[in-house]
Amino acid sequence: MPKRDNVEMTEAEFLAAYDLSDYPTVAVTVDVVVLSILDGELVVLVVERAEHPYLGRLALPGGFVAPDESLDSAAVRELAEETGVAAHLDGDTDGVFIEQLATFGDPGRDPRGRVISVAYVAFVPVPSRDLAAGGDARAARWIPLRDLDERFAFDHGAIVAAAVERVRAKIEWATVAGWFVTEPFTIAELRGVYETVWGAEVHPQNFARKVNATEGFVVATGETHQPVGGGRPARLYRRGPAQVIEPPIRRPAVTDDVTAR
Amino acid sequence: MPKRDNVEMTEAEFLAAYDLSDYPTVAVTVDVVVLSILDGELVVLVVERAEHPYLGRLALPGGFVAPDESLDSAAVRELAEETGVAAHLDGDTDGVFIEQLATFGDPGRDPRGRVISVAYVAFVPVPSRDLAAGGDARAARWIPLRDLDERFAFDHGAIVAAAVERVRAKIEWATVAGWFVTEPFTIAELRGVYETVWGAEVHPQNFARKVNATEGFVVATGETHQPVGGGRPARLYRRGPAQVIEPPIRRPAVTDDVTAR
DNA sequence: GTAATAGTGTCTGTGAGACATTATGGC
DNA sequence: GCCATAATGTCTCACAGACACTATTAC
Repeated sequence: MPKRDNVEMTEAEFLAAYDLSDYPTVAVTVDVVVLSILDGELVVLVVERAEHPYLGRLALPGGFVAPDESLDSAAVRELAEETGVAAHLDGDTDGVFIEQLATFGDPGRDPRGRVISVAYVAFVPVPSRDLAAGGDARAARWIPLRDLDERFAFDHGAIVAAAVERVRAKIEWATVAGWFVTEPFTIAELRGVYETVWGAEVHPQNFARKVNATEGFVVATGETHQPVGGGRPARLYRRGPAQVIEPPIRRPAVTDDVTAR
Repeated sequence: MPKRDNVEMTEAEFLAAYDLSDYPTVAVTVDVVVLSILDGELVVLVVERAEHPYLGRLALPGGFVAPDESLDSAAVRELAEETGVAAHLDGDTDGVFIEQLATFGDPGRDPRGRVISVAYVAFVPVPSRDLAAGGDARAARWIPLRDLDERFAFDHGAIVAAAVERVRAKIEWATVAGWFVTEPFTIAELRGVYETVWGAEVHPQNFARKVNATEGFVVATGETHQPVGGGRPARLYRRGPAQVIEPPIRRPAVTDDVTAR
């Protein structure tokens, strides 16, 4: 414990004499909710636990924070280990999107003892099925959010629910929906992200007008893409530099459950 | 470390043999950004550090998380110790408002070693000056957000900045502005919260119309309050049950610095 | 009476919802 | 030709911004 008379020392002397391990310490993990869209459904990347506790149950990719790395770095590292995708923080134009979600630390959330989890949420483009193969040895796979049920280990079900609410709210005012699609993309594909995340239909013409009116949301490539089965060619776009949608795209009132399509 | 062959045990056997302390652990603190409004300015509750490190610098009230308490409980406890105010979580009709903000865990943010901080933000009513006297022995006081400068210990300046952005954004779509005023209050007082938090003028008539049109934002008491120096008596209100303002009250575009009035 | 503040009524402009129409391809 | 999809144009309605006007008090 710090001595009561530490005021009489210099700061250097204090630090030399200080032992932080006298304080209660806990294990800290970083868990990442990797969200994507596959076949018109919002999916989350999960691993099947190969060890106790919760052997055989689903869990979020994650792990303990190394002594010398920041929380953000740990999240990026875990994401890379599980998906093989290089991430950059908070809206870099490369890689994928990842940001801190919330911290979960109820005593008893982990039967092994006091472990608090700093949760992150990541948005990655429609996965080619072999994306998970780029990860580590654990069997990572995508599962749809509608059949989560009670199959999660720890409190990971609550963490996923918080991530879903985050993405549903955030695409209203931020341009992050672009991280769910591969470049180049059509306006219809981008609209599909909103429809899947919200579980509601979005008016096609009004959506296109809004996206094009938002400076820097998307940038036209000049190329077009031919819809399968005929139809007028659709213009192709890339993600633009804008971070904020002003005014926002309001989400229609939904009566869905939080895990519904 | 967990044994590689732990699959062969039962879960109970595994847990009995398990020692979490084999994993790297860190110290975890909870720091609370207590915001209020005093004399038309947004103020934050700070304590002056009486110990190394950062002796004499300003810091947020906070402390280590006890082994058996949740993060939320720790934040409520710290708030009560510093302000004497009993808090309830996330929009209870009693006490004050407090919610988790974000977690700060860069290595090197604390010279004593690896310490991560789970930050909370609380909104409390206009403090009577003796509020801090209800706190513990440390000299807690309110300081205006416009002269924060470099006087904060650790990374607490960044934590405060995040809290300010949280409140500026949150009063747009949530009814939390009511937690900054004492009941009963007038619409003009509630409008003053928005003006102070945003650092921008809000149109009085349009604001009153919007608040009254939002079911459950405020509830009229039937009483009135006489403005000093004359004027029509203002109706008095209490906080209503609604949590969300739908559609939101949009914040006017501001060019201010994040710490400006 | 005047000044000050609160509350009511109304016009207007922006922007989203809805839908008709045109454009461009496969078949 | 028909069908499917994308893009364009336009009408309407909700709602916020602005402002005129009325109401109630202190002085």
